[in-house]
Amino acid sequence: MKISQKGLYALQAMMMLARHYNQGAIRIRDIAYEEVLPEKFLELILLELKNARIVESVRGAKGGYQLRRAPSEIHLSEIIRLIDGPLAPFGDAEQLRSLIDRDLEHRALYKVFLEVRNAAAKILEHTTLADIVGPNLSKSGKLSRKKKGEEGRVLPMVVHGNVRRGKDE
Amino acid sequence: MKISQKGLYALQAMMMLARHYNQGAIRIRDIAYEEVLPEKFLELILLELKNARIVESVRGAKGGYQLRRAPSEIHLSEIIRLIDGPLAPFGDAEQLRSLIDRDLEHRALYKVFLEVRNAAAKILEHTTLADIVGPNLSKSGKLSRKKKGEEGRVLPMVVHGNVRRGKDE
DNA sequence: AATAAACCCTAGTAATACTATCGGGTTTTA
DNA sequence: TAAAACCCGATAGTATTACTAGGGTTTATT
Repeated sequence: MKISQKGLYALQAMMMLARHYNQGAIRIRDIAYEEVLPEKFLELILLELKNARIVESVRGAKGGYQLRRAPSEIHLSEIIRLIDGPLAPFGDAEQLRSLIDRDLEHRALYKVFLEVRNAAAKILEHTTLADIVGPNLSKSGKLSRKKKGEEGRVLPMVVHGNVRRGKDE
Repeated sequence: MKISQKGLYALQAMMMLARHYNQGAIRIRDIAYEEVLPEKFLELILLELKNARIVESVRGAKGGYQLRRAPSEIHLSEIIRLIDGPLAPFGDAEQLRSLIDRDLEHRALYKVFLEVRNAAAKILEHTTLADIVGPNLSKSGKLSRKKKGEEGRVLPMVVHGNVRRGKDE
């Protein structure tokens, strides 16, 4: 499995929505600004997450997006599979199992692939949004919508460009 | 990490070379025929493996390719990193560690990515070619080079086409 | 020494995927 | 009814993937 830029954006957006769970809908623009993601691209991603019924939208003025389920009920695997496909390093689990059965010459190789996918699945199917965002600080007053020129942004210099191919893995 | 078709070809070719370890060089054409891989593309791959000093070539008539080390000394991780890059699902280990240090907002997410990469590395760095090919049947007589019209080929109908996006993982 | 078998190596290319952007449409709130 | 927001199809530039072509170099054999 390979997580694309789009996949990372989706996960970041979902983390933000998780942080604001039960605090009403958040506008695409605010998510994009806070998480430093391209707004129109994010729109596309949220639409996809909506069609998958992971988030829901509120239309019209004062609208925005919010999670459909509690953060503890949304696994990272779900988001990644939706955006970037199977967790297996090659094909998908079903295909690998089939190859293990049918391709005698290479079955040991495909078994290794399946092991790798199982290891990834074990982690990603057991980790939820609640596990990776700080405790939801709902209830504590004025935390819902940031004013226009608020502070925020401490470390936006993430990679962003194509940084592929480090020397290590 | 995502294993491309090219990566799979590389692994298949290496498995064949491992099966024939210590039996002299094998021609590109024979590997391509036996493993059912596009010959010219395979040539490119073997060249890359040669430049990485994993295999070596014998030039001229009667030439071919062979492993530079025993199959038990060649880890799958080495081949995969060469052809398809880092094992991490996003970026590489070093980059992830850096992000975990610097991007406070998303560090927990990057930690999960690093966990996934570590799980994959654990498997692929401990599995060698020797582990995935049957015992080398060297010594037993006439096994070196198959004659032109020999049998072979039992189950070549591997996927080959773009089969991306199974419903599972 | 000539010939043919092999590897060596640089390009090029078609198809696809990735990473967005644009622009207008629809729905809802105030 | 006007502005705010999401809805959604189309488009575009770039990168990657998966190959193919073709000539150059080396070596074994005759």
